[in-house]
Amino acid sequence: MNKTEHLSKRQLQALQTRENLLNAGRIIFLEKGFQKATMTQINELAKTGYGTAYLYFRNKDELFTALMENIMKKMYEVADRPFQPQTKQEAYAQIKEQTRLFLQLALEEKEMMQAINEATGVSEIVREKWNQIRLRFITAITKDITQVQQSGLARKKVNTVLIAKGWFYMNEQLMWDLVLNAITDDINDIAETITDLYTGGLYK
Amino acid sequence: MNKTEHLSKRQLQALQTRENLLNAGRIIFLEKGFQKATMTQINELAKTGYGTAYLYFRNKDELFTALMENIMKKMYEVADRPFQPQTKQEAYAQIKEQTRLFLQLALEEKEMMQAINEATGVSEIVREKWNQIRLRFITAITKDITQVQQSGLARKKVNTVLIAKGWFYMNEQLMWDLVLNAITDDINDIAETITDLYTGGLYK
Amino acid sequence: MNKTEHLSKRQLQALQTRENLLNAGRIIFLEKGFQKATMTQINELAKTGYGTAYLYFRNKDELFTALMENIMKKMYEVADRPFQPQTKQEAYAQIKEQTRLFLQLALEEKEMMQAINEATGVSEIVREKWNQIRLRFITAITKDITQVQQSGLARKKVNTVLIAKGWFYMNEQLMWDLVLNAITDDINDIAETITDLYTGGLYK
Amino acid sequence: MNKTEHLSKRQLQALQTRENLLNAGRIIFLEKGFQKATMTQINELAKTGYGTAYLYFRNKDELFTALMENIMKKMYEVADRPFQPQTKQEAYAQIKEQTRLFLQLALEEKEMMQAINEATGVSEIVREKWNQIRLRFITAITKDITQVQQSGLARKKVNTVLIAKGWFYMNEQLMWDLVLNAITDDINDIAETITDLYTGGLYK
DNA sequence: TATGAATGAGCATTCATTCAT
DNA sequence: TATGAATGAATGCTCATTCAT
Repeated sequence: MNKTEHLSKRQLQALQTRENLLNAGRIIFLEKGFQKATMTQINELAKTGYGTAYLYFRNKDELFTALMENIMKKMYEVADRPFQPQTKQEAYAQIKEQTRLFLQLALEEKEMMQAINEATGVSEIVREKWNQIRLRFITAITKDITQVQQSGLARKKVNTVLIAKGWFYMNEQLMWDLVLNAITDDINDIAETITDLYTGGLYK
Repeated sequence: MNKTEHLSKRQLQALQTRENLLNAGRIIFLEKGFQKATMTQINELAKTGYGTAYLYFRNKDELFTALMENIMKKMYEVADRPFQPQTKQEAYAQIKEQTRLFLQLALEEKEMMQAINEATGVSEIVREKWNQIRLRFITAITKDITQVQQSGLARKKVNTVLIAKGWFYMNEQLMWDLVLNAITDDINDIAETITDLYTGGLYK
Repeated sequence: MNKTEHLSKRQLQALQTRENLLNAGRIIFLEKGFQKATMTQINELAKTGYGTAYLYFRNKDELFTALMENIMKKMYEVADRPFQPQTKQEAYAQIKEQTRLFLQLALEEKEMMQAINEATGVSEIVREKWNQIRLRFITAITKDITQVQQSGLARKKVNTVLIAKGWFYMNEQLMWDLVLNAITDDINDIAETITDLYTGGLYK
Repeated sequence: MNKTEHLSKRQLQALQTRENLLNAGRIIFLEKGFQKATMTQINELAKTGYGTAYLYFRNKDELFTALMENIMKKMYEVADRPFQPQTKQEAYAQIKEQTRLFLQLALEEKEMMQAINEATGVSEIVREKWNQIRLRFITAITKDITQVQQSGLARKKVNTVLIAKGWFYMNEQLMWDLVLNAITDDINDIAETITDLYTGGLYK
C-alpha cells in the first residue's frame, strides 16, 4: 500500500506535468497558430524543462493532436448519434439536429478549429487525425443512409458512400466557412437549408 | 521604328524567358510538389540566372499561381456554362454535365491539381487564388439557382448562396478525393449520384 | 548474522544487476556502435530503471570501458609474455608469436574492437583506457629490447622506447586494419612479415 | 573585354569571400577544435552572412577539409619524393630524409594537425580525407620497396604492401605522438632511429 | 539499492529573396 | 533584361545525467 501510494504520487505528478504542457500548448497554439508556435514557448509557459514536452509527446504535431482529442471525442459523439427515424419528418429533424450540433460544436471551439484548419494544411499527422474524424462521420452517415433505404424512407441510390461523403463535405466546408468567418449565417438556418436540400432535393 | 523593332525583339526575348520559366516551373512543381520545389531548381532548369525569375514573378507563390492560370481559365469556362433549362430534365442533364466536366478537368490535370491541393494548405497566395475559383463557381451556381427558382422549376429556398456553396463544396471535395486517389469511382457515376441528390433529394 | 546474510543477499542482487547491465551494454554497443548506443536502450534491455546504470557506472563511457576490461586483461597477458630468448631464432619465434596472439585476440573480439576503435575517436575516457593498453605493450617491449641488447642479441640502439613505440604502432595499426576489414591477410603472414622486418630489417 | 572585366570583378569578389571564410575557419578551428567550432562563429569572423559559407562549402566538414588541402599537397610532395638509391647508404639517407620531412611538416602545422587528429575521430569526411593521405604514402612506399627489391638492395619479402603499411604506420603514429606532445624527441633522432630499424632490423 | 520523471544544452542548414553589377 | 553572389531568419529534438522519492 505504501508502495502504491508512492507510485501514485509520482504518477500524479507526471499527470500534472502533462496537463500543464497541454494547457500551455493550447494557449500558445491558439495565440500563435500551429506553425508559429514553438516548443520552446510551450515549455516556458508550462514552466517545464526544454526536453520535458518530448517525454509526453513525440513531437510538436502530436502535442497538437493531443489537444484535438477533446474535440474529436465530442465530434465522435455527434457522428455517432442514434438515428432511427420512423418517418421522413423524424429523419429530417434528426439530420438537421446532427448538422446543427456539428456546427455548434465547431463554433464553440472556434479558435481551436481555426488552428486545426491551419495545421491540417501543414502537418501530415494533423491531417491524418482530421481525416479520422471525417471517416467517422462518413461511416456513420453511410450506415444511416443504408438504414433509411432499407426502411423504405429513402430512394435506393446506388452508391451510399458517395452520398455520405458528399453530404458530409457539404457540412464540413460550411463549418470551415463559419469557423474562418467566411459566412456569418445562423447555424440554425444553415442546418435547415442544407438539410432541406439533402432530404428533399432542390427541385420540385 | 528601329527602336520599336529593337524593343520588340527584347520583348520577344523576355516573353521567351518567361515561357521557359513557366515550363521549368511546371516540371519542377509537378515532380517535387510545391514545398520541395526550389527557385534554384527552376532557374537551373530554365537556364536563367538565379535572380531572373524574380523579374517575372514576385515570388515562388506567384510563379505557381501563374501556372494555375490555364486551369483556372478552363475552370471558369465550366463554371460559366450557360444554364437555361426549360424542364427539370434539362436542368438535371446540364447540372450533371457541369459536374462531370469539372471532375474531368481536374482529372486531366491530376498532377497539377495535386500540387495545388498541397500548395493551398501552405501558401496564402495560392489559397486565395483557389478561393477565386470557388467564388466563381459559387457565384455562377447562385445565379443558376435563382434562375430556376424564378422560372418555377425549383423550390423557393431562402438562402441560395448557402445552397450554392453546399453544392459546390460537395463537388469540390469529391474532386479532391478523386485527385488524391481517395476514391476511384467513375466520374460519370459520381456526377450522376450527386446530381440526383442535389436535384431530387435523398428522400421520397 | 541475519543482518550479514541480508546484506549478502543484497550484494548478490547488486552484482547481478551490474552483470545484467554489462550484458545489455555489450549487446547494444556491438549492435549500434558507441555513439548511437543510448543509456536508455541499455537500461531497457537490462530491465533496470533509467537511473540504475548510474549507480554502477559513472557514465556511458565508463560502462563501455568496463566492457573493455576483459579484453584488456587478455591484452595484458599478451603484452606481458615472458621473453628470454637465447638466440636470434628464439627471439624471432617469440616475437612473431606475440604479434600473432595480439592480432588473433583482436580478431576474436572483432566487433568489440570495432566499437573500441569508434569510441576511441569520440570519448576521452575510452581513449585514455586504450592508451593504457598501448603503454603496457610499449613498456613491455622496451624491457624486452633492453634485455636483448644486454644479452648481445640486438644492436645497441640509442632510444629503445622509440623503437618499442614504432614496433607497437606497426602492430596496432595493422590490427585496426584487420579489425576494420581494411586488410584481409592471414594473421600468420602478417606476423611473419613484420617480425621479419623488425628483427632483420628490410635491407641486406 | 568589358564583360570579362565585369565577370572578373565578381569572380574576384567571390574568391575573396571564399578566402575570408577559409581564414576565419582556420582561426576558429585551431582555437576551438573541430567539434566546438561553429559555422556561426566562422561566418561572424569572416563577416559574411550566415548562409554564405554554404555557398562555398557543402558543410562544416568540407570547410575543414578545404583547410587540409594545403597540408595534403605538402604531404603528397613528401610522399612522392623521387627514390632511386644506388646503394644501401643512399637508400638509408633518402628514407631517413623522407621521414624527417614528414615529421617536420607535421610539426610546422602542429595546431592544424592537432585539429585534424581530433576531427578524424569525429567526422567521416575528414577521416576519409586523411585516409587518402595514408593511401598516397603507402602506395609510394610500396613502389619504393618493389624497386629496391628489384635492384637487389632489399630482401625479397613476400608482401610489400604489408611492409609499406607497417612502415608508414610507424611513421604516422610517432608523428601523432609528436603533434600531441606525447613525445618530445628531436625529429632527427626519431627519423634516424626508425630508419635504422626499418633498413637494418633490430637484430645483428 | 532502485526508480523514472525531469532536465536543458547545443547548432547545422535551407532557400526565398535582394541588389550591385 | 539579366546575372549570381550574398543574405539571414528561424527551431526542433536528443539523450546523458540528476535527484527526489
